[in-house]
Amino acid sequence: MPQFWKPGTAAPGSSLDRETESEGSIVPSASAAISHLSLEAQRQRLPIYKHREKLLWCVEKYRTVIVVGQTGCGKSTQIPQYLHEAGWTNQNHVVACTQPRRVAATTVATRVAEEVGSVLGDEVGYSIRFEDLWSPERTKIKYMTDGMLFRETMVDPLLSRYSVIMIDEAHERGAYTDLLLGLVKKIMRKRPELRVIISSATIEAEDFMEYFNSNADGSDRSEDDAIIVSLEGRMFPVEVCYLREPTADYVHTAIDTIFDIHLKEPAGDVLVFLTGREEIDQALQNIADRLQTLPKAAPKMLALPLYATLPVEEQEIIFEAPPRDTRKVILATNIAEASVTIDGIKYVVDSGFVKIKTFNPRNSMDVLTVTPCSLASANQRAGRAGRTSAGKCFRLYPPSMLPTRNSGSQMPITTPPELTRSDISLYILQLKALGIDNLAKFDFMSPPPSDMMIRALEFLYSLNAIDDEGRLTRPMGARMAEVPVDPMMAAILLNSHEMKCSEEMLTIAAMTQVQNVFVIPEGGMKATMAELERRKFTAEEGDHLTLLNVYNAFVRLGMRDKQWCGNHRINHKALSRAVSIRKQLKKYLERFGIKSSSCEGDAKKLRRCLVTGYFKNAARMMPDGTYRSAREGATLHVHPSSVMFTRQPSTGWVIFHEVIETSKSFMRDLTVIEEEWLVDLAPHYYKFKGGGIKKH
DNA sequence: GAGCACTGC
Repeated sequence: MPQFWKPGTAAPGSSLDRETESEGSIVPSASAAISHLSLEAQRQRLPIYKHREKLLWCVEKYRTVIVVGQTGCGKSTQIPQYLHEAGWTNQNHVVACTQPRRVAATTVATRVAEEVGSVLGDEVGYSIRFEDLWSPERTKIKYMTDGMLFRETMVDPLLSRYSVIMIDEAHERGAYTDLLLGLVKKIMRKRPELRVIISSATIEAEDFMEYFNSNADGSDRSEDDAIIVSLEGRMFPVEVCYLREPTADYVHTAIDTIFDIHLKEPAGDVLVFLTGREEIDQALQNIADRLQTLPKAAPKMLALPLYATLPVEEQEIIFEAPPRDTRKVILATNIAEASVTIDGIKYVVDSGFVKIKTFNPRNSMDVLTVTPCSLASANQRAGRAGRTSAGKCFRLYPPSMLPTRNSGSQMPITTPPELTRSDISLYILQLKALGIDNLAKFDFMSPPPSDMMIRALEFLYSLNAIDDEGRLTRPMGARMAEVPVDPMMAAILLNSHEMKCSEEMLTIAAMTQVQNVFVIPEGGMKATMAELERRKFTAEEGDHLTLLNVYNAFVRLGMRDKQWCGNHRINHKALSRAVSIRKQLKKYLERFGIKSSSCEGDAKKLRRCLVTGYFKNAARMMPDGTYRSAREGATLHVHPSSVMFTRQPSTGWVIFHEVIETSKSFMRDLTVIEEEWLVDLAPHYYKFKGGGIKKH
């Protein structure tokens, strides 16, 4: 059985790890006990209420207020209301509050509308992609995804409608959060009256403080612009234990720990953080085997998986109460760290690892690797044990793994921001559309590495989105920045008019934006059946045309018939989303004055049109069945989810949407093309040389 | 021959 270090008996390590124990003082959970009170009384009972005056004073005096407080302390719901009550919404001004996720924006808005006593969409509204529920005349508090507010700057560069902008969950450092931070800081120079509130977790607060108190060139601002306000947490204490010795197999140790908790600790549900679906399924299997060996009288356990690709119905099972006298054990990916909150968790088992995607600009490949999670993550995970009562967190590593300020450790203090580890071409294009041509001067909180910047610019140039001086081309580049899809697909859509296939391409573009078109169950007979269903839609030409077939069949037969979707293993939710996306994209094309056209079943037009955007992603099949990229000569493999996994391209050549490197480099979403098309449609990128094509 | 962490416009 794993040996854990009991903290408090001896100092386990650096001063940093003390933060893990200061999750908050003992303040009873607000929601459970006081639901019989009026909404107003409930608001005044919230721990944050006693900070109301202080908060308002700070917003009055400082231009940036960094608010630190536990998730659930009422920051997101209360602060915009305080500002509204204090008059920040006078003179037609609006208080904006951004969220990194759609569900958060809508649920918080719904709650606040209720507290304000307004119909949702009236005084309190929200704006997320495909859903606008607010009134230009009456809405005073507007919740929105950070991506939506970023987009708004394309129409209103100074965001002049807003008196206060609150950026919630800023510590997560999503791409659009970072872009907004940079823009908002820029806007503040032109609008001294604008107030910005950043909501952050403890560890990251200083970084925001530093950022807002300095100029882009590194010099300090003349006055103190930013202040940190700490709100009292209402979390219960979480006791953190560490492994005495590192483990070579954290899945195995996690299972040992689960059984230790199950047999020795008082009642309470367990949340286990692992890194992926495969690991979770394997662990579930092992747990089931081990439960068989327990004596009949042993307490009962119900182990459940939780990851994003799990069908929604199966995800919802975790919220149900388990049978009597049964301990619920949830094995989750990082989805349970911020996106999904489960109440009643008393024990957290933290593997200390996370699967993270990073972009390699040298070969344009995304790499998905298991790495140690950050201390910030570890703290967030531990906090999940203290939401409804005091809890315990078992970290499957020794305290010596924790980072210290001076020594380099495997574990970073914070997770690298998304902008520093992604393909940034889309974001660069959008910044250019905002008139930010000199990206070196843009005040990124964490500037993307220069090789990523260079690659993105080269790529945008090859798509004819920017000219050789780095300026946005018109109308092409400007339109590409506006369409809400990645630059390659944007180029394809805009070229589809000329290639006479815009109707079909709208569908293909929409379908490539949704994940999990097919519901493929885990292994065995069911998976084989699902595979057979998918073959009914398979197009010889590859995945893009297969997606087109699926969409057309769905619109004809499945849209109002969930049974049909079930029978064909098609994800109804995903397809419905594709219908929305297609509608939205069509509106853009109409606005650009692009007339609709159809290729009338001529698949060659479609495949050629795809080459106009995907030309960079071309590969040739080798005799051994693997592929070589035209660009770098890298060895690539067909992802098993592709229809090309079981067939060979008649021409020997394919283009693909993306490569992701896991155990191998896998191409996803493939279409068979002719080699000549590359030179024909992307002459600036390829030319004939000797027997075959070469990249310029 | 065999597989994707999580968001967002």
